[in-house]
This record gives sequence, structure tokens and C-alpha cells, in this order.
Amino acid sequence: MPELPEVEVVRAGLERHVVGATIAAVEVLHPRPVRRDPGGPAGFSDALRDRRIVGARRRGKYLWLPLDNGDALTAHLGMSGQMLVQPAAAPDERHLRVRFRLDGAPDGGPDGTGATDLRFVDQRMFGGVAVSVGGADLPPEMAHVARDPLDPDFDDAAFVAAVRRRASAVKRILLDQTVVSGVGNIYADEALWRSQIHGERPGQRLRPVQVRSLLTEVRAVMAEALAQGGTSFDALYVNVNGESGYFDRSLDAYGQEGRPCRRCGTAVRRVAFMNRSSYFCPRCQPVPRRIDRRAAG
DNA sequence: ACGCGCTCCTGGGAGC
DNA sequence: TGCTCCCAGGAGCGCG
Repeated sequence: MPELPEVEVVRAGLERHVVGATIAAVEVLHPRPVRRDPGGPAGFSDALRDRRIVGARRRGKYLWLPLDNGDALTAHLGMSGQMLVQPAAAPDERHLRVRFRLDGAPDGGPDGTGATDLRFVDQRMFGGVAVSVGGADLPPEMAHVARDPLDPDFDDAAFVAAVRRRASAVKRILLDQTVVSGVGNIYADEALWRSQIHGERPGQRLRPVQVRSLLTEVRAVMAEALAQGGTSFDALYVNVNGESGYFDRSLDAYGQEGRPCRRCGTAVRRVAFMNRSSYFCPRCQPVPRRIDRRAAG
């Protein structure tokens, strides 16, 4: 489940291994991951052939590779997507969806021959790739995505104001990529646990100091994950070189149902929220009274 | 306009 | 042993 730190690790890997290479051929093995491209598989492939990759950029969980003609190859990993740099001779992965044959990889590619593949591998296909016309600087398809909390231009005061303006549950706001990008279910739960705030508290009921604390903890947990190369749970996430992350040992809330809270020893609880799971410590992160009453009947 | 909830998709694992 | 069902969740989309 790639969130900002994982996507950033992929971006950095792409920057090192494919920037400067030329896309010699594109093979779409499954149409779904190209569904966002108006040209379909054929148009997608045609638009990329002979284009040179000139950069590797990221906005929240979106990636894009600016091309030499001002367009961009965009990618979103969804839940299970991977970007792998492989020798062209390597056997196909089970869930290989799109293969980009590259010439002139900057370091000669993984086997030094220069015959390199960039491969989009995605089991569940929530993710996808597309060509963004004129999107080299910032693809218009990503213009609605907010800056991420590690971006030097992120506006802390505006974020605090935006959270306190909304009646929505604060976790929902954290997951809203138009307010703050890069936060997914895992880091949302971790940051809420660290700042001792229940995710179902309405944004407008939080004090400014609490929202600032939440932002601080989002940054902290992301920075720690980034330093360790990203979180991985089940090998669905693999970075550009195929190395799994190992941050999962550091989780305090996510996936910890029934385990004692590291702070107070109370058993961590799991509840359904927004068609997914939320994990929290019922003592450190008291359930809002309104929610409590409803749950009691 | 904005908030909210449904839906897409696959495979591992639990349960019968 | 083999079937069915549930679960994981990012984000686009449509409804109220």
C-alpha cells in the first residue's frame, strides 16, 4: 500500500536508473492499467515510442516522468503497483501489465548491457499509467492534488485552517488528497496514534495545537519511513530495484489489533471506517462522545 | 459547491 | 479437498 514515502523511494530509484534513457518500445499486456489514457493502449504506446525520459517527479502519490517533447508518462501505484527496472531478459513477473523497453539507461541497466526494461507490475490494477499531453512540468490530471507535508512549500497555517473549517472526521480530511497529499490509511492511523487524537473527531472540534501536532506527527512518521526505504507488508510493494521496505516493524497502531498500546498497554482496537479499517488505542485516543452515544444505541 | 459513500480489482486465507 | 466469502484500500465518480 504505497503512500508518500514508498512512492518517493520509487521516484528516487527512477531518477537514478531511467532518466536519460529513451523508450524504444511499449508493450501493454493488460488494458486496464492504461484506462486513464484517452488514446487507449495503441495511442499510449505510440505517444511514448522514441521519447527520451528527462526527469522523475512526484506529487503526493502520483509519479510522472517528463519527456523530451513536453509530455509526461504518468503513473499511480494504487494499492499494489510496482515500477521495476529489470534486465530485458528477465522472466515476466506474474502481474506484469506494461513493459517499457529502454535504450541508453544511464548506468547501463541492472546487468550492464543497457538492454533495460521499465516494468509496471500491478496485481490488483487500482493503479495505472498514462501519457499526459504537455504535462512535463505538472500534469493537469494532478493539478487538484495538494502539496505533501514534506514539500518545503507546504502551507502549515492553511492546513490548520482547512482542517478546522470542516465538520468531517479528521481522518477523512487526512486522506483527502486535495487538502494534504501522500497520506494513506497506514500513516493516517500512525499519526493519529502519535498525537493521541481519535480519527473520528470532527476537524472543526480540534484545537489549533492539536492539528499542528497531527501535522508534526504525519511528518515524523513519513520521515522515519522514508529513512528506512518505505513500508512493506506482503511484498506487494517493492521499490524500483525490487527491494522491499522494512518499516512494518515500527508500526504502533496500524494492523495492531489486540496488541497492547506501546504507550499505555491498553489493547489496540480495530473499527470499520470509510470501507476500510482504523486502528487506535481506546484509552490514548478517546472516542468522541457523539460517536460513543450512537454506538451505545 | 461540497460532503459523503459506492465501486473498481485480485488473490490469499478463513471457514464450511 | 474444493468451494464460497471476506478482506486489503486509493481515488474517481455520482448522488443528495
